[in-house]
Amino acid sequence: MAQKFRAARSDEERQARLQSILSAALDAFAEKGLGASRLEDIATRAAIAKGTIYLYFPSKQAVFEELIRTSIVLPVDSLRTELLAQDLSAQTVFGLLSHWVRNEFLGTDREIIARLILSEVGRFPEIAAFCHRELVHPVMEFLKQIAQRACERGEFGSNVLVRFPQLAVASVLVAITWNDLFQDVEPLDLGAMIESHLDLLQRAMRSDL
Amino acid sequence: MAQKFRAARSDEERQARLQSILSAALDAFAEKGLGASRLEDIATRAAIAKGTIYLYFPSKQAVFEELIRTSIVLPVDSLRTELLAQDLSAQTVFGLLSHWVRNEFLGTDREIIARLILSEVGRFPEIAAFCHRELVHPVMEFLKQIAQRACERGEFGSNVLVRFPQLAVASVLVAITWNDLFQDVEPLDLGAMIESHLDLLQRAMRSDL
Amino acid sequence: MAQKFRAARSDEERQARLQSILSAALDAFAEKGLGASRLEDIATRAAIAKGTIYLYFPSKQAVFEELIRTSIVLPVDSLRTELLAQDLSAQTVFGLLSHWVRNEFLGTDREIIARLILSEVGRFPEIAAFCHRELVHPVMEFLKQIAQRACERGEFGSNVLVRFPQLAVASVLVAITWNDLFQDVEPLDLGAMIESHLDLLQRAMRSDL
Amino acid sequence: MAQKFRAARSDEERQARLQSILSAALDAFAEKGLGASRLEDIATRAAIAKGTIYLYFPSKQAVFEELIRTSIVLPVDSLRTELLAQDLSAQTVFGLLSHWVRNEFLGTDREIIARLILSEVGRFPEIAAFCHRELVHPVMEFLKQIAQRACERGEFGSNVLVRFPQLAVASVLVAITWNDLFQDVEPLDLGAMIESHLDLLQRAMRSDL
DNA sequence: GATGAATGAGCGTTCATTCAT
DNA sequence: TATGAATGAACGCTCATTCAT
Repeated sequence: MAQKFRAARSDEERQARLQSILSAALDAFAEKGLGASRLEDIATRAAIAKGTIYLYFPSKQAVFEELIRTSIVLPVDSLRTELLAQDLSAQTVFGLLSHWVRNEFLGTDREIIARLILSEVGRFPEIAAFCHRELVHPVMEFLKQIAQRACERGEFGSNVLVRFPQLAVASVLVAITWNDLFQDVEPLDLGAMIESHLDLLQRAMRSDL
Repeated sequence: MAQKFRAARSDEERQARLQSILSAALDAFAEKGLGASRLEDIATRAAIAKGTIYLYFPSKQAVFEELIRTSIVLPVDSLRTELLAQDLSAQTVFGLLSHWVRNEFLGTDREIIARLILSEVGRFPEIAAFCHRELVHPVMEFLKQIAQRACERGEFGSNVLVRFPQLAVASVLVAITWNDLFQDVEPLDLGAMIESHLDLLQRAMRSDL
Repeated sequence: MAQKFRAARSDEERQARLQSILSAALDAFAEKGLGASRLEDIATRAAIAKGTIYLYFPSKQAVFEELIRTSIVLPVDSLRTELLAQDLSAQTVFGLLSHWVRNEFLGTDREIIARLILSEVGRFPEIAAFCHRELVHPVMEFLKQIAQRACERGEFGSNVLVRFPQLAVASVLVAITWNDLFQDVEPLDLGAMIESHLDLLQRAMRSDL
Repeated sequence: MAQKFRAARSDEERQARLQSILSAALDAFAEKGLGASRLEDIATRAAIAKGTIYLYFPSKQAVFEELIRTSIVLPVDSLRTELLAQDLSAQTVFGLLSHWVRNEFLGTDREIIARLILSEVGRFPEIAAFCHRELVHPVMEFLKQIAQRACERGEFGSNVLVRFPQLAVASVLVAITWNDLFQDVEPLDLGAMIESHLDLLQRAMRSDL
């Protein structure tokens, strides 16, 4: 009985603690970047001991990986599934994407994580592979499908976005990078920039009709 | 005469060694990044002693800055000046830019350095400021001018690129990042992607006419 | 109980290790001086790792400061407080001081630390300020009081020692310095020298009566 | 001929250059201490190249040693010889010494060198031996002779200063040290202190008569 | 499971000294 | 003789990871 109860409590607690570590890590990474964040910072923010982190994650890197999964992969999966299910026009999808990026991405933890991926993952090929498999590839496939459908329906007059769905999110990359490097010295309305880019792309796709 | 000769050779040698340090540093940075490259790596690659680097550069950061200057800022300045002088159509300019990026940037040291700027400069605010002042701002101003002229001539029907010249190079950012993170697992024809993007942008600009 | 016991042992151990670091540092400083002692020397002598020192002290300088505090400031404070409380004659106080210097100072760790203060503190202004505030100024004020009382009682016929209490310890400085620089080549009975000096001063003070 | 002329010029020049190195070294040491002065500073101040110093001195330490010789040993020798030759009373000698210390020592390069001896020589036993042999021992012998003569003449009633001539200069040590460590935080009239100390000593010596 | 004390490899920079010219 | 470029050992401090309790 005692055992059982303990196990039960343990399980709940384990999840709670895992979340608190991830949340603390996000705070720390957001403030200082991956390399400059000390495990002790994370532990302190999570109100646990440094060694305890190693009971939940095998390394600092693994914490980052899990953060990517919970903060980006899962929500993006949800959004993608939701949008796919509805058979919407490319225009509508782009509008919803633009809205999501501006409201649920820019200025949130997700943007921070995305920035960390862009800047730190180059030296961790396994994490790069993970991001590709779980995030980038699915998103690109999704965008391809949207573009493909739009071509078939006559909504798009070009298949460029089928070949290079990356272009649909190019301005998001620019926004993330600008925010990190130059926002202080030359602030830009990044939301407007992204929206303008998506408009341009759509106008170009229609101009071939 | 002896003096003169000595001075001359000294100067040549100094330049040669300076170049060999820059080249060694580029190799090291390309392999491990800016933060993770040890001065000793650079020295070893250049076949000199660690302290010798400090006869040529005041700090590791300064080495990187010089690398940026000689590999990117100067050539980009040249290109920009050359293009500005000729009063070309936006279409021609974009074509030349696309050509330059595909032939003089992708796959060269310049791409590596650009990648380093994108990924590591976030933690070195002075270098970020330097890049903005010497590289990004001038390039954006140049692109604005090109777009502005095109608007005035009736070549462009929208001033979006005047407001957000960043969009003109968004696909280059995508290419740099893709090359670093995902080219191994999913190779893309990045040159074609960039060219397609510039085509799309121009088609969109003309569609407003 | 277990908690309590653990805490108690932990505390003991912490104190023991702290002492062993201080002791190792004293050995190292005595042998090579403050600036020339490497943290690694101290760690090796204390049979711990270099990083461990930083669990007990924030810097090498802080180790030295703590050495000064525990070895000199505290015992000198005690002596001073004790002597002040008893309203003794200047003659008695000088006798007790002379005794303390010869038995509790010369030839002990305290002398070594005093020598370090004299020779190395010039390049560490914060430590100099600390020594003045915690050690030198209080001692000078104490000596002033003793001399002042002696004047008021008619024991001293001059107030020179009220103006320059430093003179009362001048011979101790000489002793410390001689011990460090010349004791090998020309040994002196430094205790006798100090005692003689104090006798001379007292005789001079009385000669004005 | 050319050889001879060169040799002649060389000799003069050699002396001049040697002096300019010593002078530059003094400036540097005065400003930063022995350890913190870079050979390059000294070379720059002397308007020569770093390596040239090694044509005149085998090491930085040797420069310091020579500085001691020319700045302190020689002038002190002169003073000593001069005073000895005149068969003066102890009172007169002490008066002249006090005058010399206050006017030719405190606040001059000599004080700086003396401070360097006190603080840095502890770790250079050969320099310590040199200082003892060439400076301290002769001065102590001189003071002994003065005190001995005074005893024999009935000027002094005690032979303490014969046994411990060091006491005669104890206040100078105090002054040098105070100047270096505490003059900023608690300025003292060090000249007056030294004069007071010599007065006290003489009064004490006479009180035994 | 949780702790946190201990570890020790890692690194940018300085500078006395050497030596080829 | 004079130069000054080159050397390379030296050092305080950090922090991811381990492990005894």
